[in-house]
Amino acid sequence: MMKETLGAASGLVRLTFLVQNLYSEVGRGCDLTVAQAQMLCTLSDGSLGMAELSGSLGLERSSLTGLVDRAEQRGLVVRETDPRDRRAVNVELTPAGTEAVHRFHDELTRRLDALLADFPPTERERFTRSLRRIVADVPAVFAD
Amino acid sequence: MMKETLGAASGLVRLTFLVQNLYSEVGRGCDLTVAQAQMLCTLSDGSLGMAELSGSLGLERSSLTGLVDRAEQRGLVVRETDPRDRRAVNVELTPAGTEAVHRFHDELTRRLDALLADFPPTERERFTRSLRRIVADVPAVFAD
DNA sequence: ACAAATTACTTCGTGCCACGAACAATCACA
DNA sequence: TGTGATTGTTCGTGGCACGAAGTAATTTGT
Repeated sequence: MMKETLGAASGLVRLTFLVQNLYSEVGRGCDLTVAQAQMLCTLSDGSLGMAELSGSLGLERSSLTGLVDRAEQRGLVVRETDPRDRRAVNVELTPAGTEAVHRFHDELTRRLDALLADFPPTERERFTRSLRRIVADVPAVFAD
Repeated sequence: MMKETLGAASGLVRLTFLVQNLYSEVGRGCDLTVAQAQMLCTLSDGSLGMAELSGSLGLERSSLTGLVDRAEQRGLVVRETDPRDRRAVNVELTPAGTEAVHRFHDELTRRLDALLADFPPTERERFTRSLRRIVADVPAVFAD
């Protein structure tokens, strides 16, 4: 009896597993956890308040507090209070954080592109276009 | 100035983010954590020893112990000692575990297939084929 | 046959991550 | 000037993952 062909759903799950592993492996190389890397990527477009940031990352605010605490202790980000609204806090990359996120981004991009390296240009282009279509309305967690 | 087109790497990251969220959302609906769901899916092909299981999931053995402990306490799996090798432990789904993983699998498949629902058949087929090609040598974490 | 190496799994300590409930400070506005 | 919403934090709980060290059973080498 022939082996069943892998369906779309299974393929998506395996791809996710694969990318997730890459993500955490590259993160480890930059001394970043997955959550930290995601946060830094989100911040690389510019500083954000805690509420915006938790929205982008899909986390509760209470979860974010500790994440920012640890990143701040490692010197990757700083909190700055907004003079306009003294409740609000802006989280911003430090130079070290910027450097880390660049290293992370470059290496990850390299490794991800390598996944498609064997594709003929037409197939790669088509695949990328389909990807874009699927994720059209997913918020950016990754600097583009 | 025109907005840059999303590259393949960014698309992969966003897709992963999206699928990961679906995964944990569906898991929550079945009262399963992501790690638990992954373990149960891996076991749905048949019982495995701790070593095999930690290999499939990409976890250290010491991490797996607790994962199995918690799943066992929830009645999802059982440990059975192998009479041939009294060091070895086989982890096996209980009926409740089997039921949970089926519900999870069905719902997740439904939600993932929905991502491609708008694709014309040709594009969907091509996309799936490309997926298969990328993940060809990734171990199954998901029953097929 | 028996000591040494190996294998299978667990325990322990550490740290990170995420949630929800409860709270303090500030702002908006009526 | 209050009242209600918003911003962010604290606290308690639980889960996840790692590595080092430990226990028990099997295998290997002589």
